[in-house]
Amino acid sequence: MTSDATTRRGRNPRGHGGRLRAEIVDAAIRLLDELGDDQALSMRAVAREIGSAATSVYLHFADRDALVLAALERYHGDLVRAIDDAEAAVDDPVDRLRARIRVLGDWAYRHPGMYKVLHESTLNQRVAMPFKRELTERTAAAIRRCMDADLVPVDDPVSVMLDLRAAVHGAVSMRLNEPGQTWPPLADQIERFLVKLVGVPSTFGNGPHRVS
Amino acid sequence: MTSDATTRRGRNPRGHGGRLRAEIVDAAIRLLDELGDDQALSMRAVAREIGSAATSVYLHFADRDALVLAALERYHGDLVRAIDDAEAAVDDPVDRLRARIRVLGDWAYRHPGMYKVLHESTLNQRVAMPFKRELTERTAAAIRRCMDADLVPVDDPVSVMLDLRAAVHGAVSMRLNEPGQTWPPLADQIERFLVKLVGVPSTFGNGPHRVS
DNA sequence: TGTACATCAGTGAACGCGCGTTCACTGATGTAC
DNA sequence: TGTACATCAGTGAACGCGCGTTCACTGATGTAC
Repeated sequence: MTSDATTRRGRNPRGHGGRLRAEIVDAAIRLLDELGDDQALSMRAVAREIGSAATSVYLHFADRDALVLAALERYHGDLVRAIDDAEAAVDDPVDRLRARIRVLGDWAYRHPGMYKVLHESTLNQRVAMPFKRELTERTAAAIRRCMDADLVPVDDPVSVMLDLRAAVHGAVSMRLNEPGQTWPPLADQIERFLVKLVGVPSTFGNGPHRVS
Repeated sequence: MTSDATTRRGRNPRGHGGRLRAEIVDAAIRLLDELGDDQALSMRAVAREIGSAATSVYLHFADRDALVLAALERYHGDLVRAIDDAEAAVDDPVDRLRARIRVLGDWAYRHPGMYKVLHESTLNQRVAMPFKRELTERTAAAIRRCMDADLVPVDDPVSVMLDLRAAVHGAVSMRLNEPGQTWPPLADQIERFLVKLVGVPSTFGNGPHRVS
């Protein structure tokens, strides 16, 4: 449905069985992104998507949860890399923090289903996803650098990160879950959060407080 | 499993067929609260829960979506009433706003599955839930009253409401979805949001800005 | 007062479906001797 | 160089299950005459 499942697959050469694994994960990500719900993904649908036998999926993943987890881990890794790249493209610590948050919002909009599965699926309650911490830790570090450079009021970076993360996640989540509503631009809302929750200097010139 | 489904149900007296309907909605709410996912609810499980034939559910609801929608509407109505009651118990406009937000957080914690279904289920993308607006409108009104009383900087109440709602929803959503993580107290986070996003005077005496 | 009929509240059996998962298998390619 | 065997990559049929939904039905109670 989503891809060219018509092409018959040949067997991969010896020593390259992993290629099928990568294809399975790709297909799972595509399907999950459409479904927005890990429970709605079926092993058979994944196999259909890549034109293989359903049993082949079990060559690489013990069960459905294992497949979904692998898909989430890859998606998260890609996201972290995209955010790091965006951050690396600018110099000022505040700009770097802003770039991080913006790319996070952009990605969520581009992959709404995967964002939902990553953060809102009931799989979160069944299995731990330690890889997720990478993102929050780096965001806390970005906030800390702003504080170290006296560009932002000094506070506990983790606490500020949690507030910012909650606000941004909420703004994104509401938009993804109720796309029928009319929402103000996400970028503006993010900017307000940066100003009000982190204390970033307002670009509109009326920031609530400036560092001592 | 959750309730006394052992008791055999007799037929309701003539003119009271609606009693079964209410029981069905109750059961759906209980199950949805455990599942946290509308797609995981089955008509047969609901019937089992109340000890009736699966077909009886169709006497009152055309299909599963209709049942879930009815459950959400009742849950939302109860929530709105609880919030309004809490608000009515205090006088100061800021206290009233704070009471609203706190009760919202408490409810979400007490009914995590239903909160998730209401705000994060893919049903949101299939059908509109106009009843949801009641809550946001009343919160915007509560914010407006704070502004009118000069207790909070004057701004667009709807915009401030959307920021506050996003932040609080995000804080709640993260906690519900990753209950394994350790989170700082929600009440503290809500208080920070009220101070920083709405401009409520800080109870810790270092609010970022006071009204002119 | 009796009785035929309508209505209400609900049931049981059955339909066809897609699913997760297991099992025994195929057939190409490499390796030991 | 030939050949028996191991390994790798993958398949097809089948299992049993729970599901949404439909259908024809039951049996108590009210109502028209």
